[in-house]
Amino acid sequence: MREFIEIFRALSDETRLRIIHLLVLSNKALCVCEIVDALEEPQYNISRHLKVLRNAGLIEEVKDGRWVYCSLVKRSGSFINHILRAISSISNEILTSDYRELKKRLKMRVAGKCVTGIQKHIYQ
Amino acid sequence: MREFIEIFRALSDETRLRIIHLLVLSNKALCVCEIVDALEEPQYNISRHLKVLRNAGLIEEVKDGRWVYCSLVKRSGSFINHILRAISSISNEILTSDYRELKKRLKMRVAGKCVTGIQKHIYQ
DNA sequence: ATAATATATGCATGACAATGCAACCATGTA
DNA sequence: TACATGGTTGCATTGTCATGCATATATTAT
Repeated sequence: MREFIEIFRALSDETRLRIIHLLVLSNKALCVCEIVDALEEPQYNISRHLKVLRNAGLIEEVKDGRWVYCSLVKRSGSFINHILRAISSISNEILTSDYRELKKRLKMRVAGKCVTGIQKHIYQ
Repeated sequence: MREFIEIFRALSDETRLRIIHLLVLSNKALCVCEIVDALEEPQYNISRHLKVLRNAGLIEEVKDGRWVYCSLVKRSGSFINHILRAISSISNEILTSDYRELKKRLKMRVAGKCVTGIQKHIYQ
């Protein structure tokens, strides 16, 4: 049962819910610095929250040079699928704004890849 | 967003997840003492966890004399519905056993109503 | 090799939450 | 009225978690 509790616990935090929501809506792997710029939270904070989400089995990370890309786990069971559907049904101002910021940031990609670090240097 | 976070937080506790699971599977209003007997947890603990679930907007309670019946909220939005579907998809030994105990306990009802308090007096 | 950059982490701190115990409130009954 | 019973709550304790700061690791560029 621990496995399910860990998932609920991971999602019971605003920053982590915002991260997962970005991953659900964008439906692609996101670079850590892109998440930092979208959420405008300190880099070390995002990094730690990503670790919690990974330990809960919600996301997986792939390293590409200096960059780390995060995405929702593939082949998740029906439990996680229902949870993700629940999250995508949320209508909320902050979440909408996050996604808007992300889309701006994604325009900086070159050949589908992130080529720069954090742009909002306050959060570096 | 607080509303959704509160729901995830409420469910990130084993006892509360067990309670909600009982309500989902039994699909009926349960008396506090029936939940205590099914879960074999101290009564004051169940009482407090029910309060958390109520504050999160997951359950509602109806008083009937000395007895208090808890049930899932009616007319919940699509977020909660997805969450409940996720919970009902969980396959777990403890949850299965809880439900088995509950069914035993429900046989003590008279005319569909709980007519006795806690039977497992260790948890009173 | 050295510097720059993307990301991760150790430590200290403050906030909060789960639990046990005891006492309490509320309702029904003798 | 007194008592029994179903349920709630205040208090103290203990543990966990999110955060900030500083620093560390890892990879690329000069």
